[in-house]
Amino acid sequence: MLGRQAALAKKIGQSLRDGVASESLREHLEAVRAAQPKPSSWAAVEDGFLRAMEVFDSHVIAGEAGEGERQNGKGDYFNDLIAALLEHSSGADLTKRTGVPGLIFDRHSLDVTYPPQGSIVEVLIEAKMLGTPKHPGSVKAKAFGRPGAADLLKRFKEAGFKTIDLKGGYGYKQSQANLAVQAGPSGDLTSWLRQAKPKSFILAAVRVVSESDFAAVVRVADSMQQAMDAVGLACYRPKGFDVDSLNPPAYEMVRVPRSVDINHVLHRISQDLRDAVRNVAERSADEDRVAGIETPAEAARKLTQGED
DNA sequence: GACTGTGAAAATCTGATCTT
DNA sequence: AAGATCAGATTTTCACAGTC
Repeated sequence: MLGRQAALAKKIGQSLRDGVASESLREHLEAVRAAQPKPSSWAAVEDGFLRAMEVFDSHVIAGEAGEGERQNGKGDYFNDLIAALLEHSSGADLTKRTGVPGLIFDRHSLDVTYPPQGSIVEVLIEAKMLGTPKHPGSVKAKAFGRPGAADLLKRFKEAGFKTIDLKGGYGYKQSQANLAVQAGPSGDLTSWLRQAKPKSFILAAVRVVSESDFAAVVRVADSMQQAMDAVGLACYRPKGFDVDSLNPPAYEMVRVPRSVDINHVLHRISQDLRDAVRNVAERSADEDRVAGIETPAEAARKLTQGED
């Protein structure tokens, strides 16, 4: 139902909704949604983000944030924050989608996507948060906590494979429907990726703990650009990488190269979203032709289900 | 049709083990 | 000794199927 879909988009995760430590994150989200004029750039919410994370992390350090809040609440918050900014700047209605078929795997779950329904996913955004201060539950962690770079590569690789599989899956459907071919990659993977739908982006907010940690984060993000349409970073750190800024946490942003700057990338995404809104309005013929076609992964799944 | 149990998947974090 | 890599833990959410 339509009402259900709309509710899905606005639904708030349990940890973020109820968690005691997540109160500052909730409040910031509400402020961003209520503000006039509507904030649509990272710069407009950057300070609120840093202050909210300081309060959240102070609860984490005090041992007052449960596993659920650390692992789900924080991620949901960043996800919702990004979605709010992009909805404000593009007017597109962004939702979560599940069961979207790729070429190899038959169902992917997509965080922030447009449009909410139909066979053609135009734009896909993966939002990730990384880095945690040391807290009572992590005895072995160093004083600065876990470096942001520690988990970046693994998670970017997962996101990268997902986008390639989705682009491959849509390319398959297009060629089967005899539409303008966006065939498989031949020769230059990056060139193919850039012209294949869905437009795919990674946005990550990373708590960095040292110059080398920061350098590693930028390097991985820069490499990842070859597999995505763009990668955006919001890096923040304890002020000056100073131990005195660890507890209570005092954070500041760290400037990243322009090519991976979240401000820059958000602007690009909102342009793509506006294009996509027009595409969806004008190209319903493509939608109809592709709608009945299954990728090999989808077909295989139906086959095995039937035999069960 | 609405409710409920179940299993898969995703989000992030943690600790151990290799490398340099 | 520090950094990089690998494997796994914990919690939450959602689709799906079965039941009233």
